[in-house]
Amino acid sequence: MSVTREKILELGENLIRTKGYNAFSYQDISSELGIRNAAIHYYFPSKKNLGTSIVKTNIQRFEEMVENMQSRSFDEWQQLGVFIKIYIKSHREKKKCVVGSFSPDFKTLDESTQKELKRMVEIILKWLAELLEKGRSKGVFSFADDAGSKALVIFSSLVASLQLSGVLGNLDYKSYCRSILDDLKP
Amino acid sequence: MSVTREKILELGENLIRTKGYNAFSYQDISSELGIRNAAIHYYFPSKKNLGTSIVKTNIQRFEEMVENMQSRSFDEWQQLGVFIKIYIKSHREKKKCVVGSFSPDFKTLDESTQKELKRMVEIILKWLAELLEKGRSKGVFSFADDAGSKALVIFSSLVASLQLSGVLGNLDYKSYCRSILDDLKP
DNA sequence: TTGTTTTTTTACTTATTAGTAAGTATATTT
DNA sequence: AAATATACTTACTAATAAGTAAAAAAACAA
Repeated sequence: MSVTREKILELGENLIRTKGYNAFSYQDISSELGIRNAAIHYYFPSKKNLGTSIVKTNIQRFEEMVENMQSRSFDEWQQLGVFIKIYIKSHREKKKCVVGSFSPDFKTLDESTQKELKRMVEIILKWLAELLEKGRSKGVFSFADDAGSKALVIFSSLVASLQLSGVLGNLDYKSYCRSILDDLKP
Repeated sequence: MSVTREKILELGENLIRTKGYNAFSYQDISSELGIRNAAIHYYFPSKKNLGTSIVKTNIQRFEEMVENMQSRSFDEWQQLGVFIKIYIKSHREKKKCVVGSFSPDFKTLDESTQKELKRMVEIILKWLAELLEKGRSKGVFSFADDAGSKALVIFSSLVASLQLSGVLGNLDYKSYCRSILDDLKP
């Protein structure tokens, strides 16, 4: 794949995860990459194409991560740890996660981006719920609700905490994540 | 206060809570209210003034709600119930909460709006943490962490769940809230 | 080298945005 | 009734947005 195309995707993702979908423009990308505005339109005819591609890329990235963990037979705590590290990294880099960046603007997204974003959330929640359920049946996790609800609570917490962290400034994010994990200990 | 001014504030808040701060324009308001664009500038010289006013209004609303609950000596479960009803109502109306609408766009907000939004989050978290702590000392709540962390987890969950609900479409929000509350039962 | 495809720029259009200056109508006060 | 403040409208500016068509440049293949 083209290097320029990949740079656009990477920069676009970073812009969305810092400024938000409706606050970034092709100008932001072109000026940073030292190319002309129309060059971006060559790879992504419209902004919605770029948005959809960024979400698709992230779905793929997530699925590869899960595959990798399963092929290396990570246990439940390890898998949850790897997942939470995504958010710790995002926090360190002062970025929101992809879901937390696109979701608030959902109504303003075009149909295909909406569809992919929904798919992404469903894939993550399904994986997390199954992980929690398996962990509970093994006795390594403990929680009261059904796994689906618990997955939603944990995922919501992670998504919004990155947003709130941007507002509050100083937030002990690691201990916040630890408290989410502690809650699952038997 | 002027009726038009109040209508602008109300419509502005609704637009922000559905489309997001960077996706709504003065046009959206003026066309809906049947007035001219410049009339909005008369009350709110710039968009940032409107943004700041909307956050300030909501801080006041929250503080009045807390005062009211305390003067009527609501117990801890009742207070938490009233708070969560705000989110159930938002979900029913297919809106995000004010914090969840402004926070993702934090970096693109002007200084005064940022300041007020930070103040709002701090006020809510302080109130929630104190409520949780008081409830635990009375033995009506039960949780492991310190009250501040627990308040952040609960608040994050509520904020993000409204965003995710917009993405997923069908979400049993009431039972989701119930699972948050159940988690606090001794 | 010539032809062809890929990549990128130039130069533009159209639409929308926030914002302003100056004027007008409607109340309110003196 | 005259003066004045309030609540707007008209008519505009300047900036930025997404997007397009056509030409130029670069890379590649015959």
